[in-house]
Amino acid sequence: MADTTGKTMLRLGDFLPYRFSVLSNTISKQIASRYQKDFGLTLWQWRVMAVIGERSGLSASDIVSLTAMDKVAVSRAVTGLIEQGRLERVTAAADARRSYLHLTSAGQEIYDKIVPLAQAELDRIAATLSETEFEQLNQILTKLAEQASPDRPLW
Amino acid sequence: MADTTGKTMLRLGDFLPYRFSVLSNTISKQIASRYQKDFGLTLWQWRVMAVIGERSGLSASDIVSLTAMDKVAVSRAVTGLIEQGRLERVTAAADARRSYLHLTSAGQEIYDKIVPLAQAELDRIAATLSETEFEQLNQILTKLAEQASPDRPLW
DNA sequence: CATAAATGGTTTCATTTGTAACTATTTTGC
DNA sequence: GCAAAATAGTTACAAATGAAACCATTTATG
Repeated sequence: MADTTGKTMLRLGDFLPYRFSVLSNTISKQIASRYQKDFGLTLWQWRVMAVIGERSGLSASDIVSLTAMDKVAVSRAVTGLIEQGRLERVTAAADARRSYLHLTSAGQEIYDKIVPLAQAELDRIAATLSETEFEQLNQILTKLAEQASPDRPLW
Repeated sequence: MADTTGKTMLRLGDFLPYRFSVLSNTISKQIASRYQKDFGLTLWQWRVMAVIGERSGLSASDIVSLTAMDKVAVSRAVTGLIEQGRLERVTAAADARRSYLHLTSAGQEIYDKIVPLAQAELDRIAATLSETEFEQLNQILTKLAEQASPDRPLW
């Protein structure tokens, strides 16, 4: 408590939410520009692919509830991926509103290329930190995410 | 190492950069919507105010080099703040391109209101974590920010 | 000291994003 | 079994953002 003046003061550069945001955006932009450059994918398209690659046959609204994307973003990403021939859509027999999404073989190929890259990103982060720091970070993110979820409007 | 199949796989929901990004955006949006609602400020406008409130008389390009904002964002934020009567601009005597920015008294008033709010946000985050976790998080962010800076294109 | 390069900042335009309204279909409640 | 509400997903439009071009002024160079 160095401030004995009582003057209202704030060092933006030391302010955790600010630093958090800057760092996160820096990382996201770097990842995004790589996926764009190497595969012609936006970050949202990649996230959709990542979800479907992990579990084929989910619907767009499943993706919405599984990720932090909103339905418009998912819809647009899906449309783009289908145009690119990386995703296909099968209308559900039981419910004509819904459709099941699958990677095409072209999509699967790209997915198989990106997963190791993503893993390498993670390794690079892990390499910057000690092993315990890496674990701590994961734990801390979990704790914070519980508090900050958009459901709980208080924050 | 549970995956003995060798199959390429990735759990997006466990993937640290993804979690990081989601959390950061959640927090930023909540803060931004509050500043918008209570003060009519965008997040960038607030950041400009925060910098000038901390050190009056800096120029727009000083802000650019001090923060992660680009010059267009700063220019727009400054314009908005001046329109709102919260910031004033004094052309530098020595260099007509440059101008020095100061909070008006209206601006100072708002600044004095927001600083405690920002402090309270920080406290809420701190309260979610143990004291050591909070310190760990700050340390980890520092380490990561060194690696991830936009200058170092590798990441 | 005249011209080229650099700097501070703004404007323009294309792209992205968010919100709300909308269509189509299915489910619910009576 | 039918109207009202809910759900899946898309479309339309406004606002935010980013990149590049652009002024104005100052600094560097020959």
